[in-house]
Amino acid sequence: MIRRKKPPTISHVAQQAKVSIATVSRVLNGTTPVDDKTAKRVRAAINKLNFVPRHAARVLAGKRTHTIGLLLPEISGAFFQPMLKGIEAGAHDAGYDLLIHSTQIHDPSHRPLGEHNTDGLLVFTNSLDDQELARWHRIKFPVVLLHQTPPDSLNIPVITIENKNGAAMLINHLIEIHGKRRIVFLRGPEGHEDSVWRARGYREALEIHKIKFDHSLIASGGFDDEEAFITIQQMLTNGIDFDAVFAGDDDAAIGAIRALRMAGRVIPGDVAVVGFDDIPFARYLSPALTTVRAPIEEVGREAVRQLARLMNGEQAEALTLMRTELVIRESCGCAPASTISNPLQDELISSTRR
Amino acid sequence: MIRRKKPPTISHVAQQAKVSIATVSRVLNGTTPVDDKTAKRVRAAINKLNFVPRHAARVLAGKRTHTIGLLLPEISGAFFQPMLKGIEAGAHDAGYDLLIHSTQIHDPSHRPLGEHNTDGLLVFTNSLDDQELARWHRIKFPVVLLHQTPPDSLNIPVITIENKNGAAMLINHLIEIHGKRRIVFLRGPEGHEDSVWRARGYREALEIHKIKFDHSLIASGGFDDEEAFITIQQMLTNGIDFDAVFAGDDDAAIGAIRALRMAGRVIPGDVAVVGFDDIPFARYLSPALTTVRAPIEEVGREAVRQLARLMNGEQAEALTLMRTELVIRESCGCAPASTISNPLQDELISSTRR
DNA sequence: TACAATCATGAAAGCGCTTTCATAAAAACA
DNA sequence: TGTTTTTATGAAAGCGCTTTCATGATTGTA
Repeated sequence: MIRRKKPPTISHVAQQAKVSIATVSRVLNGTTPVDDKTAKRVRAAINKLNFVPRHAARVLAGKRTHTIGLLLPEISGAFFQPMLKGIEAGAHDAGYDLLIHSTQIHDPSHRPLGEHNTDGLLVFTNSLDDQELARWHRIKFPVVLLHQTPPDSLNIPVITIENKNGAAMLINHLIEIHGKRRIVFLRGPEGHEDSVWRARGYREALEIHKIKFDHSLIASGGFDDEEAFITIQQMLTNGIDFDAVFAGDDDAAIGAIRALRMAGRVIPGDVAVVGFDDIPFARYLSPALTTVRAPIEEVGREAVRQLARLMNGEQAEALTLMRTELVIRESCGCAPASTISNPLQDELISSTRR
Repeated sequence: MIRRKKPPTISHVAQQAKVSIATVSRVLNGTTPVDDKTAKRVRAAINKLNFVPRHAARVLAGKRTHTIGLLLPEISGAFFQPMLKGIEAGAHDAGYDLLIHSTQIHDPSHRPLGEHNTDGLLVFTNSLDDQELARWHRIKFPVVLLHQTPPDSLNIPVITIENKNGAAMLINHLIEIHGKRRIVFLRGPEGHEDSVWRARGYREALEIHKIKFDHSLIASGGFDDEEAFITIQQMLTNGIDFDAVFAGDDDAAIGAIRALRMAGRVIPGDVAVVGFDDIPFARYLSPALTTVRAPIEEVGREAVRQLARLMNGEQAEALTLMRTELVIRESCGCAPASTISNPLQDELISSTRR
C-alpha cells in the first residue's frame, strides 16, 4: 500500500479560517449567502491548504454524482472517435464527468455502471441486455439510448440517425443513375440496429424500382474491414454475380474494395461500392467513397443534452432522428465531387416514428 | 428533481437476511470468513432486493476509488481510437473503471480529476501544466505520463514510443533509397513531445548523410489533416523547393497529399510523402502511405499496467519505450508491399535514456 | 428605545458503507 | 465435565461532506 500524507479535509479548512465546516461548505457550493469577509478568509484557507473536496463524500452527502456513464460494446472502428468526441464535449458543457465502460466481457453480476455511481447513462446499441434496461426504467433512472430503440416499447429516449432513408438514397442512386440491378448488402453485427434499418432502406429502394430481392446478395460485413474483406472474397469464390456493393458502413466498404481489387475487379467500372457514415477518411480512398454522411459527433452531443434534461427531471424527446445526407463521390461511378443533401428533411426530425 | 423509490441499502439487506450490516459487508467483500449458511442467506437477500452497493459510500469508508483517470487534450485524430481502446482494455483487465477528461477548456481551479476521485492518473502530453504534475508527485499520487517526459526530471513513469529512431529510419530511407535531399518536415502541435523527438530523428538522419539542415523546410502541420493542407499550399505558393515531405504524422500526411495533388504534383513521382503512426487507413490511401508503425494500443495497455504497479505501491519503470517499425508502402516511391522491422531493437526497450 | 424581521453562522444529524473491537457460541483439549 | 482456544457475528466508530435547525447578531420600524 501507498503511504502518503493525508490530504486536507473540510475541517482543516474550517479550522484554518476559524469558521465551522458548514460555512466552508457554503462558500464551496454557494448555496447560502456568506459574509464577504468570511468568504474571503475561507477561500484563502482553501488555497493555502490546497484543498480539493473529496468527491465520494460529496456524493454520499448530497444526492448527485455529477457523472454520466457511457456503455459501449467496444471501442473500435473509425465510428467511435467522433461519437466519443461529441459525448465528451457534451458532458463537459453540461458540467458532468464521463465514465466510460466497454462491455467486451459481459458479466451481468458485476454492474460497473448504474444508479450507484452515475446520475445517468448513455447506452450504445448492443451493449446491454433488455432486462437491465427495464430495471432502470422501472426505477426511473435516466437513460438515453444511442442507435437503438428500447425493448418492449419502454419509454426510453433514443438518439439515432436516418438510417433507412440514407440507405434508400444510396440504393436509389445506384439504380437510377448507374443502372445497377444486383446490389450486394453487407449486414452489420448481429443485433446492431443501424444495420436493420439500413437493410429496410435497401429493400424499399429495390421495391420502388421493382427489383426482386435476392437473398444470395445479402451477407455479413460486421461493420468491419476484415470481415467484409473475407465475405466478399467468399462471394467471389462462390461465383455470385453482382454489379454493386452497399457495404453497410465505410469500414466494411474498405474491406470490400480490397477484396474486389485483389480479385482484379475495377471499381467502380466493374463493381460500384458505397458505404455509410462518411468517416473522415472516406474522401481519401481511391476511388473516393460514395457514402451517406451521418452526423456522428452531433449524435453524441445531442444524446448528452437529452440525458441532461432527464437528469433535471424534465421530459426528453422520445426519438431524435438526426438527418443524413447523400455524399456522392467516385466509388459509385460518378465523376469527382459534389455533396447532395436530401431536401425532404429538416435539420432534426423528432418524435416521429419511422 | 427526480423522485424515485429509494434504492436498497446494506441495512435493508441486513434486515432481510437477519444479520448485521457488518456481516453483509463481509460477504460482499470476502474480507472475513462467514458461515456458509449465513452467507447464502445474505446472498439471497442481495438478489431479492436487487442490491448494488453505493460506490460513493464504499469509497468514503474504504480508501480506494477503483477508478483511474485519463487526461487528454482533446479526442480527435485517428490516433486516439487505438490508444483509448488499449487503455480501456487495460483498465478493465486491472479491475478499474475509467474516467475520461479532455481538457479543452483548461480551468485550473476546477480540477476534474485527481486524488479526490481516482486512484491514479494517465496524463497525455499537452494536457496539463507542470505545476499540477509536481504537486501530485509531491503527495506521491500515482501518475503515468503518455508521450511526455516529466518536467524538472521528476521521477514520474513515462510510456512513449521510439519517435526519434522511427523518424530517422524514415528519413534514411528517403535519402538512401530514393535520393531525396530536400525533405520538408511538418511539426506537430506546440509542446507535443512526439513532434520534438521526430524532429531530432529528422535532423540526425540529415547529419549522417551530410545534408545541410534548411530552416525553410520546417513548418507546422499540427498532426492535423487540415493544418497540413494549408501549410503545404503555402509552401507551394511561396515557391519553396522540395522533393519529399515527412508530414509529422499520418493525419498530416493526408492533408499534405491533398494539397500536393491539388497543385498538380504527382506522388510519389514529383514528391514523396511519408507519415508516422500507421493508422489503420494508412494502407488504403493511394498511394499507400509509407510510415512508421507505432504500437499505439499497446502503449495504452502498458501505461495502465505501470499505473497499476504504482497504485499497488510497487516501483514502475521510469521509462518504457515502445518499439516502432518502418512500414514501406508506395508513397515514398517504392513498389507495393513489405514490412521491414528494425532489427536493432528489442520488443521493448526500458529504462534507457534516449 | 423597544420589538420584529432579517441575516450570518454554528451544532449536529445523517448519507451508506468498512473496519475494529468485543462477545457469544462452538470446538478442542485435558 | 471444566477450561481454553477458535470462530462467527454484532455494536459502533468513523470516512468527509451537505443540509436542516437553532441561535445570536444586525438591521429596520414605530
